[in-house]
Amino acid sequence: MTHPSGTASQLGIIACRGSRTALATPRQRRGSQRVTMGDVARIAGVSPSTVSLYLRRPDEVSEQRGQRIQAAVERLGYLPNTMAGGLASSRSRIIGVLVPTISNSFFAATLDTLEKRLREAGYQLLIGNTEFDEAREEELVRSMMSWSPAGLVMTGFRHGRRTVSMLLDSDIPLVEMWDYGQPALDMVAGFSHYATGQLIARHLLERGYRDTAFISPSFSRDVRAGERYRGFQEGMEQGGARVTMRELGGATDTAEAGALLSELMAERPSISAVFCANDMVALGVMFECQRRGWEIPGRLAVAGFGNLEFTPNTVPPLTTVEPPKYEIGRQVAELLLARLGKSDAPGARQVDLGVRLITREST
Amino acid sequence: MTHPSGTASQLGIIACRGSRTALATPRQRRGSQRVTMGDVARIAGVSPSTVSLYLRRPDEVSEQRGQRIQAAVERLGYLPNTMAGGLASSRSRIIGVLVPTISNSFFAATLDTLEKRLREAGYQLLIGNTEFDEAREEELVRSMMSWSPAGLVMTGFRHGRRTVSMLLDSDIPLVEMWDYGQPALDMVAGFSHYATGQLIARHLLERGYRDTAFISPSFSRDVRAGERYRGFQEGMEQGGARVTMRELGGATDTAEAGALLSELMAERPSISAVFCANDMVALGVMFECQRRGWEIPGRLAVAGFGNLEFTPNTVPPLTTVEPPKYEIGRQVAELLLARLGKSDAPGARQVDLGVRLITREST
DNA sequence: TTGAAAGCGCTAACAA
DNA sequence: TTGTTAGCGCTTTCAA
Repeated sequence: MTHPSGTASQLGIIACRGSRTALATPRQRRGSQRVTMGDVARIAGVSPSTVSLYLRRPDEVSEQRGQRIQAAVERLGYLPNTMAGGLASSRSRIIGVLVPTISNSFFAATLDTLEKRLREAGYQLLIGNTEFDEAREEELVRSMMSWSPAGLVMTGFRHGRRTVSMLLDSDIPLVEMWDYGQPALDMVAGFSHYATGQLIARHLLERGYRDTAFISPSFSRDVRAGERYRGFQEGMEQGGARVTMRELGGATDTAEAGALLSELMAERPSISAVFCANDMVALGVMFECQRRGWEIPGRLAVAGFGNLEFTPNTVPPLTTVEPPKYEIGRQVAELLLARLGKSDAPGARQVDLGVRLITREST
Repeated sequence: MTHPSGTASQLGIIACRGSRTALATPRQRRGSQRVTMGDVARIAGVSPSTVSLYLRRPDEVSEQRGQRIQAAVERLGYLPNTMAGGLASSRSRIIGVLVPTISNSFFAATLDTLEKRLREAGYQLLIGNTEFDEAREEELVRSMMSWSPAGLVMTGFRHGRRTVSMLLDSDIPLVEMWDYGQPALDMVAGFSHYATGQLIARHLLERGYRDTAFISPSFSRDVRAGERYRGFQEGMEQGGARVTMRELGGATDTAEAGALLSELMAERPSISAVFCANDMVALGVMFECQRRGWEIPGRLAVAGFGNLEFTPNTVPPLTTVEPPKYEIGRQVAELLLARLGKSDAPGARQVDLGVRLITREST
């Protein structure tokens, strides 16, 4: 579980309220039978199929009847039954989206713009957490497919064998996001984490750092951090430099990063730069430096990944890589809508959104 | 738009990749007609309704036929059509959830546990961003209701008039979350932001601070921050102390907070403590103090709200209030499931989850 | 442009 | 325990 309360090294805790009350229900059930299209038709004096047509393509219905239908809809507060419509037409306006965890700020940002763009186009998001678990992913794909979704969005390229075959068997448009450069099932919107690692390597080499470290959450939880490491490590090695790697154990990146840094520097004091797998880890490293009075970048240079909200304001401002977290959402929506709009759309489109290196004073 | 690129005061930017390739589609459409329950029945040599029964209540079907059905399901890769099922039974296993923005880390955390608990119980989440906009909220409620959801979850108590009447007209179980203490439509799981403000007021008064400030994102975007301010303000006033309030303009809390603090302290140097509407603002304030060489809490005490991942590790560790962000998700799920499970469940339940004051060295 | 009729794939009485 | 029979509320031919 990700609940942080256990980790807080609080000096004092005061509980405030915490009551449970069962009140009389303030909601009065204004008993309501569901209003159907037939009811609207009766009130408007037309046939149900005319109502259906009006609702879907208003301009194919005469203006006079259209107005009568509109009035009836409003008077009755008619809400179409989407499931009936979906069943009859055998398609739905649902897009299923799978992320490892919604609460990861990167994915949350992507979901934000994705939801926005797709809602504007009349689609709705069915969201599931895979929790980095292939079995859960398979189960989720299965239950999303049972909705006959208009499209599916998944994170990364790693899926179970059975999941892949379900995906291939259907012809539901699929976008794999947040990664790029490996064999994909259909469409892709993301960027190369390997190239990101290389980008930072090049930067640190240019600035003359030769003895470096990489601190990261566990690769088993964050596959993409592992890819960044690969890129970084190979890049540094090619430049004749050295990388010491350390994985964090727990869930809270910032807290543990400080401790790990101390350990690492005690073992190998010659390290002069650290690339952190994300900005939260970098923040923990910077706090540790502050506590020890180590100058950044004088004693130790620090670089991160994410360009989180606070990174331009750390002391000193943090060098980092900005991933296209919002653009990914937009691009996924674009790909999906293009495919859904016209069947003559080009086949699988794979979009590399790239990243930006933001050089600040910490390196 | 929330895209941060404009704000980054980067010294240098290097774009890395950014290509668009239209590859030949690697997915081969293994043309697939949808397998129906009738197909399964035929293969298993039973009637469709027996298959239906088996899928819903396996123990009411004889073991022999059960196995034949199971085998047929697996052989055909049968996936039930949820829309047909939902239409026939006139209920769905969908829960609609409305949050202001998914990318807010508090709501994202809640969504995380909410999704987890509800998925375990066989429900799926349809998620929508209201973007603090009543019209959008109404539109979303409308489209969620058209799915005949099993339940609805909304953030806070503020809804448009028409939204409220739609909600009251339906008898869909509803939970309003992340707030407590105001008139609710049905069930509630949250905590009092007013009480939270008072809690911090009491704490600062105890420590002897009398001239204080409150720095916050705009109340129009964050209604609940406004409630915390009310509680804080009234609490301090009753203790004979003073509060100067400042609202931030932009979207990035950390960045602007530093500038605002400088301004504020220039105007009124006697201020000795700041309560920040959230930990991100507090972080910005702490960075500013670090830059100016102001000691915390000697020159200025700082308190936050959120107990975000990094707050135990700031220098010095930050006093803050921990909201039950994960518990809210769990509790919302509990309320919904209790109501959905048995119709004899008690009426509207309103649960105050409370908060914890975590006293650290910054005050 | 409008309406009648036939399903979409399942669930839920009910009868066997 | 199993099968038969009607729908659920829409969309979609097809004819008028």
